[in-house]
Amino acid sequence: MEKPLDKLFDKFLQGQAIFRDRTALRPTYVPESLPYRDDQMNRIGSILGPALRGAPPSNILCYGKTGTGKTVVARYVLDMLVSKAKDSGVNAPLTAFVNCRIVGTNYRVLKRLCDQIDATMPDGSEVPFTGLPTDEIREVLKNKLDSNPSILTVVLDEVDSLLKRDAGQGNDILYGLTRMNGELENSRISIIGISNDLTFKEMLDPRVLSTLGEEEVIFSPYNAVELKGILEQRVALAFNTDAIGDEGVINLVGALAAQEHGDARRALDLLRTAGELAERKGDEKVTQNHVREAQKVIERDTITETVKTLPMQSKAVLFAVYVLASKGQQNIFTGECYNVYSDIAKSLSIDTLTQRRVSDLISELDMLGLINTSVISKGRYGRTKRIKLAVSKKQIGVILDDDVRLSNIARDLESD
DNA sequence: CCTCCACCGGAACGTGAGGAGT
DNA sequence: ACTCCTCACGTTCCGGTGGAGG
Repeated sequence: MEKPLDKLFDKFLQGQAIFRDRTALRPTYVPESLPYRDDQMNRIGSILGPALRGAPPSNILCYGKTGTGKTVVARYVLDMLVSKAKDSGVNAPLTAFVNCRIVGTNYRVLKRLCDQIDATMPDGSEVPFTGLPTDEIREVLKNKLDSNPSILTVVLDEVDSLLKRDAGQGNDILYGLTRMNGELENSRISIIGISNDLTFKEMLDPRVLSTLGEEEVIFSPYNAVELKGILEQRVALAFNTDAIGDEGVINLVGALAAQEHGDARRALDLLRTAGELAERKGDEKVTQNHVREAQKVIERDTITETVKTLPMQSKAVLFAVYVLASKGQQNIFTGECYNVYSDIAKSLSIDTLTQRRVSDLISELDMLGLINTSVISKGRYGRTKRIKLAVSKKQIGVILDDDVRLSNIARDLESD
């Protein structure tokens, strides 16, 4: 008699595994070569080149949508720069890499920089998370840099998110960093700013722009052919021979990602998920069906994830929109939404926020892509936001139902 | 053409958590 | 124990506004 998992495990034993090395599909993976990005690499390389001779390179701004290879190119070039310096016995430039979307604030950006170049407090301890005046950290960083003549190249990934937070705050950080050069005796800082917002420049303080935007490098989206090329390169690394059903699989992944503005990260993610689906099902090859299914899985997962991690107040607001939408309302306006929200907040016994705040929460939900809003005028009847659910009612319902408190309210509302 | 609604969205400020130094 | 930081999250106040209806 056959035991349940026999077949599945047999496949692993027989070496029919689908993946050879799935890390090659991860977004942080830096491959040996970066196809279709020669121009950008050469540009950045020639700008940073002087660092090898101890001369400060110009600052660079890189633009391009998500998944166009900005980050990986920056990493690649810096890696090459450092290893070249080591090979030729030159004083290697310092490098630091900060993702501004995750790090976020002036203080924390400085802390990250300090950590990455081993700058420490005067007593030798690590710079603390918080608590110190920001100026003090600047000093720590400056002292470290000045203690040893060096060139620090800082990559600020997703710089635009700094500016979107608090007006002024982000500019302060960038201004502070660019200005630091004037205060340093022996060392220089050069900045590579990476932005996926093309309008980023407009938000930038002119003083910052003039120094930060000395050089600009544009990353255009990959087209379907280029995506295919990239996928083929990675497939060879990540999958076992013959694990991919037919050429149609790669073409499909390329085509789907090309629709998503040529996002290579998304393409790789899709491919990896498709592979995992095939693996889990015990199939020998990845087929186009796996790819299509993977697309759905990814979409569902990201929505589920964002909704689940929402703060309670935002959930309540989203829930209010969901309730109104379930009643068959096509157009939901801020006022009604706020009324429903107030009831929900009361039932949940959480604080009822002001309409001003709720209005902001609605905008946040919009940015997360869970709802669509547009400001419209109803003439005599005022100006307001028109709100629509951007995802299916069913899906939101299922996820919100997971929250016991909300599902109880849903039942109450139904019995009305 | 003008009015005036119902909100938008900027600005300034308050609170309290989390942490450091003294 | 007390002062001094940053920062997330809210509140209060208020000037601004597109367009239906008079």
